[in-house]
Amino acid sequence: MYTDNKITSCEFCSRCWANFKNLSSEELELVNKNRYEASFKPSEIIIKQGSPSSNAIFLLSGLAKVYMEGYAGKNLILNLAESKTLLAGPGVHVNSRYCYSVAAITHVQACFINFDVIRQVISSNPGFAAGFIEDLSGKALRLHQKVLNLTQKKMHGRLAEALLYFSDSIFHSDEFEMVLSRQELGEMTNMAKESVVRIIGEFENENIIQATPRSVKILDREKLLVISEKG
Amino acid sequence: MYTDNKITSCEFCSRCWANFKNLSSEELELVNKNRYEASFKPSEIIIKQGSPSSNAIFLLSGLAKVYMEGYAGKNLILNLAESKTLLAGPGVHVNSRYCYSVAAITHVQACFINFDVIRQVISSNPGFAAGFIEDLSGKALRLHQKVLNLTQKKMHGRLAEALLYFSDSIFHSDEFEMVLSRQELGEMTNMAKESVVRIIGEFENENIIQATPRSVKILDREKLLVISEKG
DNA sequence: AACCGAATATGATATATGTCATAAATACAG
DNA sequence: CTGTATTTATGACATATATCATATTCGGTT
Repeated sequence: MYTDNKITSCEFCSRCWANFKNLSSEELELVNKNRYEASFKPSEIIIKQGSPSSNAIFLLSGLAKVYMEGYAGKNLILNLAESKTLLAGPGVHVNSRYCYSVAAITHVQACFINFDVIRQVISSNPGFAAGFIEDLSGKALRLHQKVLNLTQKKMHGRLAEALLYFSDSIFHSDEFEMVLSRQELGEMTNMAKESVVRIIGEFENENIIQATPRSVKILDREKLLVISEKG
Repeated sequence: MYTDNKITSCEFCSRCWANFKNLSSEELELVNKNRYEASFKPSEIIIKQGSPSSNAIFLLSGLAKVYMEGYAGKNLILNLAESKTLLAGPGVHVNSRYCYSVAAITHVQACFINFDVIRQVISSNPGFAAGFIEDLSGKALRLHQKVLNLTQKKMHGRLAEALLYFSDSIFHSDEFEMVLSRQELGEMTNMAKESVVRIIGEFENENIIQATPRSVKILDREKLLVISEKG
């Protein structure tokens, strides 16, 4: 059972988007007044691709997967999102539609703030606007990198890279819980689930990792890095 | 021989970035004072991936290719850029590096404006900041779409989509000059140049297009659309 | 404990696509 | 005009990767 510690006010929230530090007390109060919290159980959908993007959504706790629904029902997982993350997607500023879906992996708490309020603060606070641009840019930059990974590396390189992503960016440890199924790992690296299984097996045989369906331990980070870079 | 009509002032420039319409006369003057024009011959590099991104670069005339230099010297052409386009890339706001390269296809005129000036105007003019966010977002959105295209469609679909891109977004005609070589078309659709040649041949046999090495005419747009969508 | 559906694992096979070799066409410099 | 380099075109072959079939393990439920 989860006890979602409700946030009393944005002003004292330690789990909000880093860019909120650029706001004045009055601006924070404005945001706070237009704030709605919600929590999600594992596998519940937080954002649905294509739906109108009226709210900026901030993850307060938990882990979620960000994915695009592609052709013939095939998904592409772009990344995982954790607390302090703004979820919205570039569609917001173009056609007011979410361009990707987000689903909870663990229990997730999220904060919804209407985009009109966000836009208002953007236009009154240049520092916040700059922070917003940085956030957008950082995500775009990572996507540029991901395109290269997906198009130019072979399966082994893509999977190695995914494992390093979990280790470095999400769990900050060589040993971590594997929160995605083999199927989802495939959706993340653009390959069939059978190929994921096979290559994980190969990595185990070569003593690069130690894996169970729900856990991974990186034994030889050097080798994994080489595989990831050499494609 | 080209006669590059020099721009006398930003205020009366008809070939600049649309977002400049949000600037006041004083702001335009500031921009105008910190402006440098340059022109490029076909195949010359306008932006080099990885180099420090000190300037925002605006295309005034001509056509250029935007591409990432990937692993093992393999390029990925992201899109073509024409006049009124801001070239900079998200790296500018993250690590001050260009995350892609840009090379002239035709003769190109460009305007260089130091990013300090742009940032100054962003922070003093909310409308301009919003326009900037829109530009960034639009590019990110198209990249999201491109990832799906490249990862989930087969060769025929990707090539069909590229041909439609030229027709719809660049030349606005069913008949257009093919400004890229077969090799470059491959870099754009992530396939070998031989495959490009073969599939263009198939499209010709099926009377979908009529092609020479330097020109394309779309004969059956419907079929091309279906191929592009069905992957 | 026994069952059931789902996820994982493994092998056989099919297919898309790249690579290599070579010929034909084209652009181009002298 | 002529020879040379580059691009385009085509065929034979190699390989990465998906698909399909089937076994096995696992998590949860009665």
